[in-house]
Amino acid sequence: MLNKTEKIFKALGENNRLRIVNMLMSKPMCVCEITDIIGLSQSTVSGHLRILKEAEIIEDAKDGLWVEYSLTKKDELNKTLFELVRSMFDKDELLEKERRSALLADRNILCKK
Amino acid sequence: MLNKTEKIFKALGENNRLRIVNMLMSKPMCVCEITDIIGLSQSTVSGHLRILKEAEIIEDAKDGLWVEYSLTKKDELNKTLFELVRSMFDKDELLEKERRSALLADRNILCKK
DNA sequence: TCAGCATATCGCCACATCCCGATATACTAT
DNA sequence: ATAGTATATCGGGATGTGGCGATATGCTGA
Repeated sequence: MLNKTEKIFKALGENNRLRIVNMLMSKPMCVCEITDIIGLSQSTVSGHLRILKEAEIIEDAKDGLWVEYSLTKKDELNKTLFELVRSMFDKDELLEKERRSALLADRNILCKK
Repeated sequence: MLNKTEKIFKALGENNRLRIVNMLMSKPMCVCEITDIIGLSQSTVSGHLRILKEAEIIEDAKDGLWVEYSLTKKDELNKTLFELVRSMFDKDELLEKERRSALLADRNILCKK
């Protein structure tokens, strides 16, 4: 479908959303963890997540008060897409750093406030 | 690179540009052929081609007065990308029809005016 | 050199997108 | 129920994007 395809590429055609996808390659994350690493407001991050979710690039699951987002890996298309994106991300310093930060992020520390 | 990746996805995140890429899957085409099939103004089509070219998704070559655009298939990344896009396009009626129209397009008839 | 054609660029308008802070919602634990 | 916390949504401002017609550019053939 044309519109579905457009939605997917549009969702990926934005730097901060690409950064989010990149982080989620490390592990599923909740909004507060992503917000902490990416340095945008919580509402902005929430908006980006909504767009990625509507493109079925990511999916969410409840974990108590937290909402945990992860890459949608159900269909083959997405797997291929993620491999492609991952190869495009290779060797980028910022993205590599943020993948590492994502791995270390701990919602129990970050989100208690 | 983040910005290169963003540029590619941004270029593909627009319906009319996806339609152009789809047509170019049939064969290389000049601007007048694309304009005829897509039904947008010549200046608009030219603008879309510029964006796709800057993302290195397509490349151009002179053919007399005509400028012929084709998919850039030099690197592996693009090949994978086109296979993916092609699979997303499968079974879409409009796109299928436009691929057929593209095959039939003849610049010697269309562009003589 | 000049006319004519294909394409590119420009200026403008309407609308979309991204950002934020403020506020609403939804859930949890007391 | 109530307070508190994580996330979602809303309103608004700045910037970006896609559309067009008009015009510029660049090539070709007479």
